[in-house]
Amino acid sequence: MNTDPVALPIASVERETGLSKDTLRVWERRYGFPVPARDAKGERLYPLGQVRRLVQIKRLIDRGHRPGKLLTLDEGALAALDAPLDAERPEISTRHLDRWMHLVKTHDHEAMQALFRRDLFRCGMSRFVQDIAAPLIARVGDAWARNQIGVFEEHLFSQHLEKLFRSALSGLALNDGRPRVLLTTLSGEEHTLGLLMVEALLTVEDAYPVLLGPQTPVSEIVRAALAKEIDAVCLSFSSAYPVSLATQGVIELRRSLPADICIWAGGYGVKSLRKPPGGVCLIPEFADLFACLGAWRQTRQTDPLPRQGKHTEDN
Amino acid sequence: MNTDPVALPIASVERETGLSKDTLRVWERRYGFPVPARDAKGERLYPLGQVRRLVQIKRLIDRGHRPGKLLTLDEGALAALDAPLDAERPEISTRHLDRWMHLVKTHDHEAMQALFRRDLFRCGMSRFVQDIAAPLIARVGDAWARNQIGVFEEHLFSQHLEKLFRSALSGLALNDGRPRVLLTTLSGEEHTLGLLMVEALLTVEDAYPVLLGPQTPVSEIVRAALAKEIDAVCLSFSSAYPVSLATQGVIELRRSLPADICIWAGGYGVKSLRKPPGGVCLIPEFADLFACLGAWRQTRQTDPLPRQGKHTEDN
DNA sequence: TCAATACTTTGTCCAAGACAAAAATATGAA
DNA sequence: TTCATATTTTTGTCTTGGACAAAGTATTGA
Repeated sequence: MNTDPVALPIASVERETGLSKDTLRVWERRYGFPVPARDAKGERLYPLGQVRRLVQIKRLIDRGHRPGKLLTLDEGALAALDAPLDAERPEISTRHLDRWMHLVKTHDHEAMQALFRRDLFRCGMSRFVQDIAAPLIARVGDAWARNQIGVFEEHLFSQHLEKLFRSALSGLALNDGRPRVLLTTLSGEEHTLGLLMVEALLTVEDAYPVLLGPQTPVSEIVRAALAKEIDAVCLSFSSAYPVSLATQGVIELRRSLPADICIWAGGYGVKSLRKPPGGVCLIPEFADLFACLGAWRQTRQTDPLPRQGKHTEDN
Repeated sequence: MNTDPVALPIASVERETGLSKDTLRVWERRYGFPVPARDAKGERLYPLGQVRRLVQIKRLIDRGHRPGKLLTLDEGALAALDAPLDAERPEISTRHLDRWMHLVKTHDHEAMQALFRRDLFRCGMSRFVQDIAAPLIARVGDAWARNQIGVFEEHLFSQHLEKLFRSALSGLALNDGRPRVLLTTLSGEEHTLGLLMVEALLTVEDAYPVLLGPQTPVSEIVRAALAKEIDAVCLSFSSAYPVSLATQGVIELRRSLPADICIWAGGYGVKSLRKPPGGVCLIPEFADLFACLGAWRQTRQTDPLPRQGKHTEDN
């Protein structure tokens, strides 16, 4: 009686791919792909194959390709574009990540937990996040998108990673460092793992993170920032979050927030953004977080004049 | 200084209120509210006042009111609906809880964290959950529904409670106890705190909780239960979760799950259920969890034959 | 090489109609 | 009464094709 869905309605495809319903419909009209089947009601039903291809296309768009090109390509040409990235991606210990993926697929949570601890103590929080946790999350997300693992395996993995970070954090005393950074996501973005990783990094870097949890409306972020005397607001966007919503939300936040409070926007969701909205720092990789942190400390801890200013600002 | 936006485009309103663009447009067409202004392009611009009212309406809908009624009401009648939730709540040991609520309202998270720890060590996990955490969550939820506190205060409170439970749990070794209980919620139910509290209680009671996180589809719950050799599946329902969805989901789960795996359904969301669907235990209060646990152990811990008497070796 | 211009691509918005799932209400039986 | 079933209303999501501006690309001129 198990109902394996062979095709998804448009709302599900929107969620799975991060492409808006409008975009899906206009692509069909303009480029002739995707061409979903229709149910009795005349509504679109996207076969899983097309959904997978859409995910692949979305990934390529985020990497800088243009939709008009991609959508006219056939299966093979698409795969050809997908491959060369693998070569350039720094293959940090693929072997080790493979071992991890095996544990995820076999949902062996005891072994997972043990390996988490071992890896964390072996390479330290900062390297653990950048070299293991972040790429692993990406791979698990990928595997899920390709239907190689189920919801259950993904959930179990997330929960154990979350457990690890939280227990690591509970062992760290929080001293009154600077900057004070508010961590949250905009409404609609549910993923908390990114925030937890940032919290961990900030803690070991002697900053003062304030974790607000996911899905805070802009107006409430502003209230929180003022009440807790925040220096910077850090937002996290997963790859599924619509880019347009992200940029619009960030711009709105920038408008509503005092100019002396920085905005840092991170996560896979901002990788596709070429140029940041004015007054916002992009953090596509965790390494960039350290850059932001350093920049903030330099401008605030020394005098307020910007060092590398091109213009002679004081006349 | 910075131009305070006096009106928001439809995408922003979707993000802030959680109402889809389609819904916003169809409400305007059907009920005559909201009536946004238009920009030069003819696109909707929602004044902040209307956005606030939409947020209020959404909250009332989540509480069970119907859109058709709410949208024809004026300002005053709407506010009147926001108040009268008072009478029905039992007021337990209010003095201490009042102190708590004060911390929540002043969002003093350092003091919150400290008081959490103190209370937990003073009265032990089991009493802490039943006498402090659970009623406090109810009161905070209430206060939020009545607009006495904002999203920001509610988020901060939840995060710190979660942090507390997770750090307490990370200190407890998990031994191979029985029953093995799978903890999760059905799709649509996002709240994790209930699961964490159950995890804490089960751990101190020498059971073996497997936390799967929120929003698992029924079919995946079944997969997980079989793979992890689960004895009981425990679901949590917050008060916001529609009762009909809850019963339907539970019934479906009961159908798909082997008969020897128990189903325990807990949380505020099941309090209104008079009679449980066949083969399902209801846990409206945390105290009932202990009853379920005891019952399971009595039937299973002796040998597989349904023998009522205790073993002689104990006496 | 760089900046300003003109052209192309692309995502979002709009309108009004349609329909089924959910909720409320009515009806009948134990 | 209380429960189960049928009927009506409510309500959110999906449909179509057209329009438009912002972002991206190509072209031009210094």
